[in-house]
Amino acid sequence: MCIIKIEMTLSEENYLKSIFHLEKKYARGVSTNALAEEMETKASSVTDMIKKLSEKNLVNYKKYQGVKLSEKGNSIAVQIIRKHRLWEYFLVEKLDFNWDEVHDIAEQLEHIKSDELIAKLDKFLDYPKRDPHGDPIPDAEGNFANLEKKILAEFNEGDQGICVGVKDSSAAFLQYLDRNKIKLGKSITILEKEQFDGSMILKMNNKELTISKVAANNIYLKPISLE
Amino acid sequence: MCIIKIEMTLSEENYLKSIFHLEKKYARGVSTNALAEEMETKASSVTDMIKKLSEKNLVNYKKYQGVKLSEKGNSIAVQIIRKHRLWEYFLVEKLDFNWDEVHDIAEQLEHIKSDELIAKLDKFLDYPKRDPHGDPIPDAEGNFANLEKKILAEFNEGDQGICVGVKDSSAAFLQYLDRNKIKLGKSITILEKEQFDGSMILKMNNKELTISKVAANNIYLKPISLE
DNA sequence: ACAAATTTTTAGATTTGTCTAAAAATAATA
DNA sequence: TATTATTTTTAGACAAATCTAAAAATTTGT
Ligand SMILES: [Mn+2]
Ligand SMILES: [Mn+2]
Ligand SMILES: [Mn+2]
Ligand SMILES: [Mn+2]
Repeated sequence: MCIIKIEMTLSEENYLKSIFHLEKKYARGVSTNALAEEMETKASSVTDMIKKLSEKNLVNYKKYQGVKLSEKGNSIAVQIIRKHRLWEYFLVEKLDFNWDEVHDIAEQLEHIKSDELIAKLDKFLDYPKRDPHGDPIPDAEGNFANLEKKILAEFNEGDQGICVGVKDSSAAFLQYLDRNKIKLGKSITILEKEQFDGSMILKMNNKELTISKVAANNIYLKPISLE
Repeated sequence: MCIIKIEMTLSEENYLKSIFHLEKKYARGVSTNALAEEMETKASSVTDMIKKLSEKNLVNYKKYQGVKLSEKGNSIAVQIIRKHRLWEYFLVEKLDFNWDEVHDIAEQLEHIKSDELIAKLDKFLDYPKRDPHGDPIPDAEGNFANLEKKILAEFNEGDQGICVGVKDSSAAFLQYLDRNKIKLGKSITILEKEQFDGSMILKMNNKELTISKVAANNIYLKPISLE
């Protein structure tokens, strides 16, 4: 219900977005150092920015206690994520980019300021629910449609699922998936799970494929109940 | 043939673009004040920036003599204009914006850095030659396809032409054109030209329409020879 | 050509976001 | 608990882009 638009710099927006993502991991408050690492900057710069965001009531901050997003800060962060993911979807679906090429461009596009633009883009794309990496695209009100998904590494022999997302969306990992023909939507059955190193033998595309635990830890499947 | 990419700030890019546009009017060099007015800033700020651009060999500058773009500066300016106009075309043709709503958004989008993005956008749009205001979109090599066009005010009674562009693309003027059903592509015949104030009576859409000299000075027609 | 008006440049200050180095607070360990 | 190690904050500096006020150069008008 906040009609008043707050002037946000590119830097402030990126901080809010990083805090949002880190809150998933550090529920009791995001530490200065964690944020510094995520933002690839120095802790002192983070402290400066946190003070500024706190001044604007976008985060709750007490010295030495880490930060959490305020309600307002959270809703701004969600809108930036919405823009990021809509642009990623556009780049892949309309401009024919590969899923490993879109992140850096979306990092720029997410800061374009125009509500009308994002509303019209959303309509043009026919209101997509997930970005090219399987991440949910929040709607205009900031609601995430969350799909049931589990990390592949946690599945057991005989389990089956559909690939619905990736945890690591680095170009290197996405290219690895491409080389192994692993795509969103593919049906995967776990044939074997090696106790020694956690590697897995999968059946996909009617072929067998072995992947490491590291890889399995970065792929999300939607479980299929086999009756 | 310049493979080396120069790091350009948003501000530098906007200066180059403004100099490019002003060079049309001030062929012997763009004055500090003209640039200050165009950029809506102070002359002293302009001097500072000109020195910086000159340092980078993007403009030729001698104190008190005004600036001209260097070859490199010109080609960067053209690429920014290309981006601006391609995005405007996208916004109107794909996202369904009206032609009076796109300029400010394109002002932001033109600074997104990715050659691949603009190449793919161009392809997606099927290599458009003109933006929604009739201005030419330079190709990847920076070549403008220039269409024959003349200011409506310079036409005479009996002359005929097709509306191909606007000189003023302010929202106010574009909305005036909308209200009077004047669109690109429309065929226009000059029925009368009032000597007293330069106003014109036009035939368009099989109806008569009177427009002021001010308006006629901001509309481009491609002349049709009547044999 | 000379004084007046205008344009342009310089000098110095400000804001934003960053940095390094040092101090202060907190956490870990013996 | 006392000492050490780590984290976080402060203090001070810097680069980019802007500003105001004043000085210098150029142009205009008589
Ligand atoms: Mn991304
Ligand atoms: Mn993504
Ligand atoms: Mn425009
Ligand atoms: Mn235009």
